[in-house]
Amino acid sequence: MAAAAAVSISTASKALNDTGRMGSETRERVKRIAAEIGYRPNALARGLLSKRSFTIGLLTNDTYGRFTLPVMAGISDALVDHGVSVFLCAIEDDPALAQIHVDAMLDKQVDGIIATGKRLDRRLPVDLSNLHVPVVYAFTEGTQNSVTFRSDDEQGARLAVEWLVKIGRRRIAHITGPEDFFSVRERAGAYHEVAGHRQPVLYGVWSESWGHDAVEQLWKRSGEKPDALFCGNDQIARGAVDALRERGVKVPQDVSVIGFDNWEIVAAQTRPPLTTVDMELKELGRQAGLTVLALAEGRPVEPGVRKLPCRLIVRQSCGGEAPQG
Amino acid sequence: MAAAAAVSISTASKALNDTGRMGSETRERVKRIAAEIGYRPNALARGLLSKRSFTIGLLTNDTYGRFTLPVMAGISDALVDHGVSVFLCAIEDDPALAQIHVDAMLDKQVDGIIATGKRLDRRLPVDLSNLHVPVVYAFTEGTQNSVTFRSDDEQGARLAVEWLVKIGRRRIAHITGPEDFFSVRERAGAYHEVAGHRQPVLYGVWSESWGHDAVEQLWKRSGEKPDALFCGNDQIARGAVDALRERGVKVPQDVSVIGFDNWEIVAAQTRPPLTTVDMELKELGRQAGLTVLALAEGRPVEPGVRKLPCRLIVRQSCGGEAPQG
DNA sequence: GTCGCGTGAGAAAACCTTTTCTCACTTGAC
DNA sequence: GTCAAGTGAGAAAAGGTTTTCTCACGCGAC
Repeated sequence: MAAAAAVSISTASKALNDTGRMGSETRERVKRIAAEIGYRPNALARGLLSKRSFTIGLLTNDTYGRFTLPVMAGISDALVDHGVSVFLCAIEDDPALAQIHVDAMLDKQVDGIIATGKRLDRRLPVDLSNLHVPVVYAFTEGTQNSVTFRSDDEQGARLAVEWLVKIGRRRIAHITGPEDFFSVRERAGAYHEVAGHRQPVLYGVWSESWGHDAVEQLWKRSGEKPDALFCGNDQIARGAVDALRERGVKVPQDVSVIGFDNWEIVAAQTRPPLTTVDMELKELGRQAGLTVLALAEGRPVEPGVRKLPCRLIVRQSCGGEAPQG
Repeated sequence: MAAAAAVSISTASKALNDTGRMGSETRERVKRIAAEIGYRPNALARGLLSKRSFTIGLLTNDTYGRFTLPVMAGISDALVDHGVSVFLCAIEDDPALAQIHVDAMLDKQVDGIIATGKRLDRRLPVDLSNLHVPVVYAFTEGTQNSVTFRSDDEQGARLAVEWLVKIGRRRIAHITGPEDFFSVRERAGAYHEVAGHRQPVLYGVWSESWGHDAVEQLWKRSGEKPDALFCGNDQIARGAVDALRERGVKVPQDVSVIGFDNWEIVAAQTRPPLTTVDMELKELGRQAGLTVLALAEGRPVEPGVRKLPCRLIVRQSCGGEAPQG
């Protein structure tokens, strides 16, 4: 302990924390010596007393990290300068494993828990509703009276379709994922509102091959072909672009293609690189982090669902200009 | 505290830990009551005394999680039933941020640190050599006398090229990443040994477009074309497959293509799905986790570099049979 | 009947901080 | 010169657990 090195005992604490009464000379001397010997207080001991461990748990159900990593980056970013560290626990859809991780986190006195998933309309396979620590949900369904952060898929879809309209496209088709996903229905709804209710929606799965197949289906139909495709994610968009190229249809000259997710490794590697909708997951993580911190500190937080706006990322798969913004 | 609920004070501790002397009746009663009230000991208090926090830190420099996530999964998998939780700290190549995270971890009395990167021949931008906690390196360059886990790229490359030879390919080209990567040179060396020293190696970057371009280069050359491509990663392989398809060259009938990494989202979505080399990163993580735990518990661990064997994942981009294994 | 030993269970210290309380000493005022 | 107020710094408690030590009691043996 620094006390021994310097002179006194608990005076050191007061010196280092700028609390208590003492001579400024003593205070400075203690601080200097502490710095010299590289003294760092034991966070365990501190946490034991203060009931704050400066630790939170991130529970995730997303194996590939498609959503977790950006969210995690945002959380970490927001909390690192508050001295908070993050336990990452991947639960792989296993309720028993989830419970083990939750118990371990609680044992370690986390100040709060952030639960993330890979879809908005599914709960994690573990009940977090009656914990004695605050829980914030991000990109997964929360419980009554909880705080939940999610992307505004409706606004994101609107952004995409409006962009297609703005650059002059009129026959816009929507190739998307399974209809039982809430976000799929939300995006499809917004799409219909902007593009018109008679425009076709093709529901399928979240894969490139589905994007490929869907284009086959569309182009086999009689009548006018679409001049734009709004795809439910970047993988579908990529499959669609590939199918179009194979058919000799030029992207973006003949058909504009727009994706969703801005998953860089897919969107940026597609030829041409995909214009797409970014869900701002890092910002979502940041806000979730700050919120769980606020709750941990007892500050009041309005419960409810917070929808964060999406952002359009313009690359080359649509043609058109970069947006004015 | 359970003590109050039951009867005694520190007797509870002995009962729950099966230590000390006491009547078996008392012991059972305390255990039963503890279970009833859902008592769980405070890990902070326990850690304060035992000098073991049952917590380790994972320091990563890999933004996209390509390597970190599987490694993390392995670590977590190995340590969860030892009651150890993992702090994930992404340092984004920023030395200052790295230092902050390391300090935070040390303050929180982590039992050890695992450092991971995205290439074998680079160090993390922070010095971990003189910490008072054990450090294990995984997929990044370690320090003198440290324990480092890495994949055996030479063996992996050999696996790939031998497979191509086995299925009858003779004119095997190697399209790979930048030559300054140690693993690139290692793989190229193994490739030359198996395929022959006059076979061409094309060094480039880790992108699909490079794979695409490289095929263009190869097919523009005069003389016989390759009948197989050994690619430095799955992205390059995917670009190569795309380029071949555009040229009307059939994969795998005319040309076998093999990748490296087994990055599912790339390898499995390619048409045809890629045969590739898996670096067994999860196993690597598991071993790193167990090793840091052993070091934390004072068990002796031989320092040095441990190369873990890669595994061939046979899909459809090469033709041939599934391996006998 | 007394001594000793074994057994069950509680008391106390330790882990490292922070915070509150107390005490001694100085200084200023009357 | 005495008293009050103020100032600097150490003592002590608290936080929850584990571990070691101590104590009281009962029983068997002489």
